[in-house]
Amino acid sequence: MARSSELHRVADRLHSAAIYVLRYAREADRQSSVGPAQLSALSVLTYGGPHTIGELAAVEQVTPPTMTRIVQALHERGFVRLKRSPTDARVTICEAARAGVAILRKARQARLDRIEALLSQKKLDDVALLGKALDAVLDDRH
Amino acid sequence: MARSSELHRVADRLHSAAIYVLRYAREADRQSSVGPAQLSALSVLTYGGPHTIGELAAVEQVTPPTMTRIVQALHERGFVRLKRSPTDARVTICEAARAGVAILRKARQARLDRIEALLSQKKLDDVALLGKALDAVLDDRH
DNA sequence: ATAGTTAGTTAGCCTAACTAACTATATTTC
DNA sequence: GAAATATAGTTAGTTAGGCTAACTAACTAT
Repeated sequence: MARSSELHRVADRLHSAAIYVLRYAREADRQSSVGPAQLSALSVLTYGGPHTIGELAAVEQVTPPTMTRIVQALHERGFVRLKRSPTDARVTICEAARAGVAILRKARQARLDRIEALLSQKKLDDVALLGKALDAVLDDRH
Repeated sequence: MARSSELHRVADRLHSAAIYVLRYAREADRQSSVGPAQLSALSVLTYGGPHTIGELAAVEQVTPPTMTRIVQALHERGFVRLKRSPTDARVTICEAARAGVAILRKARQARLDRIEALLSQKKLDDVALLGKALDAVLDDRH
Protein backbone atom coordinates (compact mmCIF):
# COMPACT_ATOMS: atom_id res chain seq x y z
CA MET A 1 0.00 0.00 0.00
CA ALA A 2 1.42 3.31 -1.11
CA ARG A 3 1.86 6.54 0.83
CA SER A 4 -1.11 8.77 0.31
CA SER A 5 0.70 11.65 -1.39
CA GLU A 6 2.42 9.35 -3.85
CA LEU A 7 -0.84 7.56 -4.59
CA HIS A 8 -2.39 10.93 -5.25
CA ARG A 9 0.31 11.94 -7.65
CA VAL A 10 0.36 8.67 -9.59
CA ALA A 11 -3.44 8.57 -9.83
CA ASP A 12 -3.36 12.03 -11.36
CA ARG A 13 -0.58 11.10 -13.75
CA LEU A 14 -2.30 7.89 -14.79
CA HIS A 15 -5.54 9.73 -15.40
CA SER A 16 -3.89 12.32 -17.63
CA ALA A 17 -1.89 9.69 -19.44
CA ALA A 18 -4.96 7.53 -20.10
CA ILE A 19 -6.87 10.50 -21.51
CA TYR A 20 -3.96 11.50 -23.68
CA VAL A 21 -3.29 8.02 -25.04
CA LEU A 22 -6.90 7.26 -25.87
CA ARG A 23 -7.51 10.64 -27.44
CA TYR A 24 -4.51 10.03 -29.62
CA ALA A 25 -5.48 6.46 -30.47
CA ARG A 26 -9.06 7.44 -31.23
CA GLU A 27 -7.94 9.33 -34.29
CA ALA A 28 -7.39 5.98 -35.94
CA ASP A 29 -11.10 5.17 -35.48
CA ARG A 30 -12.18 7.88 -37.87
CA GLN A 31 -11.17 5.69 -40.82
CA SER A 32 -12.81 2.59 -39.49
CA SER A 33 -16.59 3.20 -39.88
CA VAL A 34 -17.16 1.14 -36.74
CA GLY A 35 -17.41 3.14 -33.54
CA PRO A 36 -15.44 2.41 -30.36
CA ALA A 37 -18.37 0.89 -28.48
CA GLN A 38 -18.99 -1.55 -31.32
CA LEU A 39 -15.30 -2.37 -31.57
CA SER A 40 -15.06 -2.98 -27.87
CA ALA A 41 -18.01 -5.38 -27.87
CA LEU A 42 -16.58 -7.12 -30.92
CA SER A 43 -13.31 -7.46 -29.09
CA VAL A 44 -15.00 -9.27 -26.22
CA LEU A 45 -16.66 -11.66 -28.66
CA THR A 46 -13.50 -12.22 -30.68
CA TYR A 47 -11.14 -12.88 -27.81
CA GLY A 48 -13.64 -14.14 -25.25
CA GLY A 49 -15.98 -16.24 -27.38
CA PRO A 50 -19.80 -16.06 -27.59
CA HIS A 51 -21.71 -14.03 -24.99
CA THR A 52 -25.32 -13.16 -24.36
CA ILE A 53 -26.51 -9.56 -24.65
CA GLY A 54 -26.73 -9.33 -20.88
CA GLU A 55 -23.22 -10.66 -20.38
CA LEU A 56 -21.88 -8.19 -22.91
CA ALA A 57 -23.68 -5.34 -21.18
CA ALA A 58 -22.16 -6.38 -17.85
CA VAL A 59 -18.63 -6.72 -19.25
CA GLU A 60 -18.84 -3.38 -21.05
CA GLN A 61 -20.51 -1.74 -18.08
CA VAL A 62 -23.44 -0.35 -20.03
CA THR A 63 -27.18 -0.88 -19.61
CA PRO A 64 -28.95 -3.64 -21.55
CA PRO A 65 -30.73 -1.27 -23.98
CA THR A 66 -27.41 0.23 -24.95
CA MET A 67 -25.98 -3.20 -25.67
CA THR A 68 -29.08 -4.18 -27.64
CA ARG A 69 -28.39 -1.27 -29.99
CA ILE A 70 -24.69 -1.94 -30.27
CA VAL A 71 -25.37 -5.57 -31.14
CA GLN A 72 -28.11 -4.59 -33.61
CA ALA A 73 -25.68 -2.29 -35.39
CA LEU A 74 -23.04 -5.01 -35.51
CA HIS A 75 -25.61 -7.49 -36.81
CA GLU A 76 -26.85 -5.16 -39.56
CA ARG A 77 -23.26 -4.79 -40.74
CA GLY A 78 -22.77 -8.55 -40.69
CA PHE A 79 -20.13 -8.50 -37.97
CA VAL A 80 -21.91 -10.81 -35.51
CA ARG A 81 -24.14 -13.89 -35.72
CA LEU A 82 -27.13 -14.13 -33.38
CA LYS A 83 -28.98 -17.18 -32.17
CA ARG A 84 -31.50 -18.12 -29.54
CA SER A 85 -30.22 -20.04 -26.56
CA PRO A 86 -31.33 -23.67 -26.87
CA THR A 87 -32.06 -23.83 -23.14
CA ASP A 88 -33.72 -20.41 -22.63
CA ALA A 89 -35.73 -18.79 -25.38
CA ARG A 90 -35.38 -15.33 -23.83
CA VAL A 91 -31.64 -15.35 -24.31
CA THR A 92 -29.79 -14.13 -27.40
CA ILE A 93 -26.29 -15.47 -27.94
CA CYS A 94 -23.88 -13.29 -29.95
CA GLU A 95 -20.86 -14.59 -31.74
CA ALA A 96 -18.27 -12.74 -33.85
CA ALA A 97 -18.65 -13.43 -37.56
CA ARG A 98 -15.67 -13.74 -39.88
CA ALA A 99 -16.08 -10.17 -41.17
CA GLY A 100 -16.33 -8.92 -37.60
CA VAL A 101 -13.07 -10.52 -36.59
CA ALA A 102 -11.42 -9.02 -39.65
CA ILE A 103 -12.66 -5.48 -39.04
CA LEU A 104 -11.76 -5.70 -35.38
CA ARG A 105 -8.22 -6.81 -36.12
CA LYS A 106 -7.80 -4.00 -38.60
CA ALA A 107 -9.22 -1.25 -36.38
CA ARG A 108 -7.35 -2.48 -33.35
CA GLN A 109 -4.09 -2.58 -35.26
CA ALA A 110 -4.65 0.99 -36.48
CA ARG A 111 -5.03 2.11 -32.86
CA LEU A 112 -1.97 0.21 -31.72
CA ASP A 113 0.05 1.62 -34.61
CA ARG A 114 -0.71 5.12 -33.42
CA ILE A 115 0.26 4.35 -29.85
CA GLU A 116 3.37 2.66 -31.10
CA ALA A 117 4.26 5.77 -33.06
CA LEU A 118 3.87 7.75 -29.86
CA LEU A 119 6.13 5.39 -27.93
CA SER A 120 8.71 5.13 -30.67
CA GLN A 121 9.63 8.76 -30.05
CA LYS A 122 10.70 7.84 -26.55
CA LYS A 123 13.84 6.24 -25.21
CA LEU A 124 13.97 2.47 -25.26
CA ASP A 125 14.67 2.29 -21.55
CA ASP A 126 11.69 4.43 -20.68
CA VAL A 127 9.35 2.35 -22.81
CA ALA A 128 10.66 -0.85 -21.26
CA LEU A 129 10.19 0.66 -17.82
CA LEU A 130 6.60 1.52 -18.65
CA GLY A 131 6.02 -2.02 -19.86
CA LYS A 132 7.35 -3.41 -16.62
CA ALA A 133 5.26 -1.01 -14.53
CA LEU A 134 2.05 -1.80 -16.39
CA ASP A 135 2.68 -5.52 -16.05
CA ALA A 136 3.16 -5.09 -12.33
CA VAL A 137 0.16 -2.89 -11.64
CA LEU A 138 -2.54 -4.16 -13.94
CA ASP A 139 -3.82 -7.66 -13.78
CA ASP A 140 -5.30 -9.01 -16.94
CA ARG A 141 -8.76 -7.62 -16.92
CA HIS A 142 -10.13 -6.74 -20.31
CA MET B 1 14.09 3.91 -29.81
CA ALA B 2 12.70 0.62 -28.67
CA ARG B 3 12.89 -2.79 -30.35
CA SER B 4 9.86 -3.37 -32.48
CA SER B 5 8.48 -6.36 -30.59
CA GLU B 6 8.78 -4.62 -27.24
CA LEU B 7 7.15 -1.49 -28.63
CA HIS B 8 4.32 -3.66 -29.88
CA ARG B 9 3.80 -5.27 -26.53
CA VAL B 10 3.92 -2.03 -24.53
CA ALA B 11 1.60 -0.26 -26.95
CA ASP B 12 -0.93 -3.04 -26.48
CA ARG B 13 -0.57 -2.99 -22.72
CA LEU B 14 -0.86 0.79 -22.56
CA HIS B 15 -3.96 0.70 -24.73
CA SER B 16 -5.69 -1.86 -22.52
CA ALA B 17 -4.63 -0.08 -19.36
CA ALA B 18 -5.90 3.29 -20.60
CA ILE B 19 -9.29 1.80 -21.51
CA TYR B 20 -9.55 0.06 -18.19
CA VAL B 21 -8.55 3.08 -16.10
CA LEU B 22 -10.88 5.49 -17.87
CA ARG B 23 -13.81 3.10 -17.86
CA TYR B 24 -13.33 2.73 -14.14
CA ALA B 25 -12.90 6.47 -13.53
CA ARG B 26 -15.90 7.33 -15.66
CA GLU B 27 -18.23 5.78 -13.14
CA ALA B 28 -17.58 8.81 -10.97
CA ASP B 29 -18.99 11.06 -13.71
CA ARG B 30 -22.48 9.64 -13.33
CA GLN B 31 -22.97 11.72 -10.19
CA SER B 32 -21.62 14.90 -11.67
CA SER B 33 -24.32 16.19 -14.10
CA VAL B 34 -21.55 17.66 -16.26
CA GLY B 35 -20.33 15.46 -19.10
CA PRO B 36 -16.69 14.57 -19.79
CA ALA B 37 -16.27 16.93 -22.76
CA GLN B 38 -17.54 19.84 -20.69
CA LEU B 39 -15.32 18.89 -17.77
CA SER B 40 -12.29 18.60 -19.98
CA ALA B 41 -12.82 22.04 -21.50
CA LEU B 42 -13.41 23.45 -18.05
CA SER B 43 -10.16 21.88 -16.95
CA VAL B 44 -8.25 23.69 -19.67
CA LEU B 45 -9.81 26.98 -18.63
CA THR B 46 -9.26 26.39 -14.93
CA TYR B 47 -5.64 25.31 -15.08
CA GLY B 48 -4.62 27.07 -18.30
CA GLY B 49 -6.47 30.37 -17.99
CA PRO B 50 -8.79 32.02 -20.55
CA HIS B 51 -8.90 30.64 -24.09
CA THR B 52 -10.82 31.45 -27.24
CA ILE B 53 -13.29 28.94 -28.67
CA GLY B 54 -10.84 28.11 -31.43
CA GLU B 55 -7.98 27.55 -29.03
CA LEU B 56 -10.16 25.28 -26.92
CA ALA B 57 -11.20 23.32 -29.99
CA ALA B 58 -7.55 22.86 -30.95
CA VAL B 59 -6.47 21.81 -27.47
CA GLU B 60 -9.35 19.38 -27.13
CA GLN B 61 -8.92 18.12 -30.69
CA VAL B 62 -12.52 18.66 -31.68
CA THR B 63 -14.00 20.75 -34.48
CA PRO B 64 -15.09 24.34 -33.82
CA PRO B 65 -18.84 23.61 -33.99
CA THR B 66 -18.43 20.95 -31.32
CA MET B 67 -16.61 23.38 -29.06
CA THR B 68 -19.26 26.04 -29.66
CA ARG B 69 -21.85 23.65 -28.25
CA ILE B 70 -19.71 22.58 -25.32
CA VAL B 71 -19.06 26.22 -24.39
CA GLN B 72 -22.75 27.11 -24.83
CA ALA B 73 -23.72 24.33 -22.44
CA LEU B 74 -21.14 25.49 -19.90
CA HIS B 75 -22.35 29.06 -20.26
CA GLU B 76 -26.01 28.15 -19.75
CA ARG B 77 -25.04 26.38 -16.55
CA GLY B 78 -23.06 29.42 -15.40
CA PHE B 79 -19.70 27.63 -15.42
CA VAL B 80 -17.91 29.99 -17.82
CA ARG B 81 -17.89 33.72 -18.52
CA LEU B 82 -17.74 34.87 -22.14
CA LYS B 83 -16.52 38.15 -23.57
CA ARG B 84 -15.61 39.62 -26.90
CA SER B 85 -11.93 40.12 -27.58
CA PRO B 86 -11.11 43.86 -27.34
CA THR B 87 -8.79 43.61 -30.34
CA ASP B 88 -10.82 41.33 -32.59
CA ALA B 89 -14.62 41.38 -32.49
CA ARG B 90 -14.89 37.93 -34.10
CA VAL B 91 -13.20 36.29 -31.16
CA THR B 92 -14.95 34.97 -28.05
CA ILE B 93 -12.83 34.62 -24.95
CA CYS B 94 -13.92 31.99 -22.40
CA GLU B 95 -12.97 32.05 -18.78
CA ALA B 96 -13.86 29.65 -15.98
CA ALA B 97 -16.41 31.13 -13.56
CA ARG B 98 -16.28 30.46 -9.84
CA ALA B 99 -19.01 27.81 -10.05
CA GLY B 100 -17.17 26.17 -12.94
CA VAL B 101 -13.95 25.86 -11.01
CA ALA B 102 -15.87 24.39 -8.09
CA ILE B 103 -17.69 21.76 -10.14
CA LEU B 104 -14.50 20.84 -11.98
CA ARG B 105 -12.54 20.35 -8.78
CA LYS B 106 -15.28 18.19 -7.37
CA ALA B 107 -15.75 16.02 -10.48
CA ARG B 108 -12.01 15.68 -11.02
CA GLN B 109 -11.46 14.66 -7.44
CA ALA B 110 -14.19 12.03 -7.70
CA ARG B 111 -12.38 10.53 -10.70
CA LEU B 112 -9.00 10.64 -9.01
CA ASP B 113 -10.45 9.05 -5.89
CA ARG B 114 -11.58 6.08 -7.92
CA ILE B 115 -8.21 5.66 -9.61
CA GLU B 116 -6.54 6.02 -6.25
CA ALA B 117 -8.74 3.27 -4.87
CA LEU B 118 -7.61 1.09 -7.76
CA LEU B 119 -3.95 1.81 -7.09
CA SER B 120 -4.22 1.45 -3.34
CA GLN B 121 -4.83 -2.28 -3.85
CA LYS B 122 -1.36 -2.58 -5.36
CA LYS B 123 2.07 -2.76 -3.83
CA LEU B 124 3.73 0.54 -3.02
CA ASP B 125 6.79 -0.30 -5.08
CA ASP B 126 4.73 -1.08 -8.15
CA VAL B 127 2.79 2.16 -7.90
CA ALA B 128 6.00 4.14 -7.46
CA LEU B 129 7.46 2.37 -10.49
CA LEU B 130 4.41 3.30 -12.54
CA GLY B 131 4.77 6.90 -11.41
CA LYS B 132 8.38 6.95 -12.52
CA ALA B 133 7.58 5.34 -15.85
CA LEU B 134 4.75 7.76 -16.61
CA ASP B 135 6.95 10.71 -15.72
CA ALA B 136 9.62 9.44 -18.08
CA VAL B 137 7.39 8.66 -21.03
CA LEU B 138 4.80 11.40 -21.03
CA ASP B 139 5.75 15.01 -21.34
CA ASP B 140 3.34 17.51 -19.92
CA ARG B 141 0.79 17.77 -22.62
CA HIS B 142 -2.72 18.21 -21.38
C1' DA C 1 -13.19 48.95 -52.26
C1' DT C 2 -13.35 44.58 -53.14
C1' DA C 3 -11.52 39.92 -52.64
C1' DG C 4 -10.10 36.59 -49.66
C1' DT C 5 -9.38 34.74 -45.00
C1' DT C 6 -10.57 33.73 -40.28
C1' DA C 7 -13.72 33.00 -36.08
C1' DG C 8 -17.62 31.34 -34.82
C1' DT C 9 -22.50 29.70 -35.44
C1' DT C 10 -26.45 27.11 -37.28
C1' DA C 11 -28.46 23.06 -39.16
C1' DG C 12 -28.59 18.41 -39.77
C1' DC C 13 -26.80 13.88 -39.20
C1' DC C 14 -24.58 9.98 -36.47
C1' DT C 15 -23.10 7.06 -32.32
C1' DA C 16 -23.64 5.98 -27.83
C1' DA C 17 -25.17 6.64 -23.26
C1' DC C 18 -29.32 6.89 -20.10
C1' DT C 19 -34.36 5.84 -17.96
C1' DA C 20 -39.04 4.15 -18.27
C1' DA C 21 -42.09 1.10 -19.92
C1' DC C 22 -43.01 -2.82 -22.50
C1' DT C 23 -43.07 -8.17 -24.34
C1' DA C 24 -41.92 -12.78 -23.89
C1' DT C 25 -40.27 -16.51 -21.41
C1' DA C 26 -38.93 -18.94 -16.99
C1' DT C 27 -39.44 -19.90 -12.34
C1' DT C 28 -41.59 -20.07 -7.95
C1' DT C 29 -45.24 -20.58 -4.92
C1' DC C 30 -49.58 -21.82 -3.31
C1' DG D 1 -51.63 -26.35 -12.54
C1' DA D 2 -52.64 -21.45 -12.25
C1' DA D 3 -51.16 -17.14 -10.60
C1' DA D 4 -47.50 -14.30 -9.23
C1' DT D 5 -42.96 -12.96 -9.73
C1' DA D 6 -38.48 -12.64 -11.83
C1' DT D 7 -35.42 -12.32 -15.79
C1' DA D 8 -33.79 -11.24 -20.76
C1' DG D 9 -34.25 -8.35 -24.04
C1' DT D 10 -36.60 -4.59 -26.82
C1' DT D 11 -38.82 -0.17 -27.86
C1' DA D 12 -39.38 4.67 -27.22
C1' DG D 13 -37.68 8.89 -26.05
C1' DT D 14 -33.94 11.99 -24.15
C1' DT D 15 -29.25 13.80 -23.78
C1' DA D 16 -24.20 14.53 -24.75
C1' DG D 17 -20.89 14.83 -27.90
C1' DG D 18 -18.84 14.01 -32.35
C1' DC D 19 -18.91 15.16 -37.53
C1' DT D 20 -19.63 18.03 -42.26
C1' DA D 21 -21.64 21.72 -44.94
C1' DA D 22 -23.05 26.10 -45.31
C1' DC D 23 -23.55 30.37 -43.39
C1' DT D 24 -22.56 35.44 -41.06
C1' DA D 25 -19.53 38.79 -39.25
C1' DA D 26 -15.23 40.75 -38.97
C1' DC D 27 -10.63 41.42 -40.25
C1' DT D 28 -6.63 41.87 -43.83
C1' DA D 29 -4.38 42.80 -47.92
C1' DT D 30 -4.18 44.48 -52.33
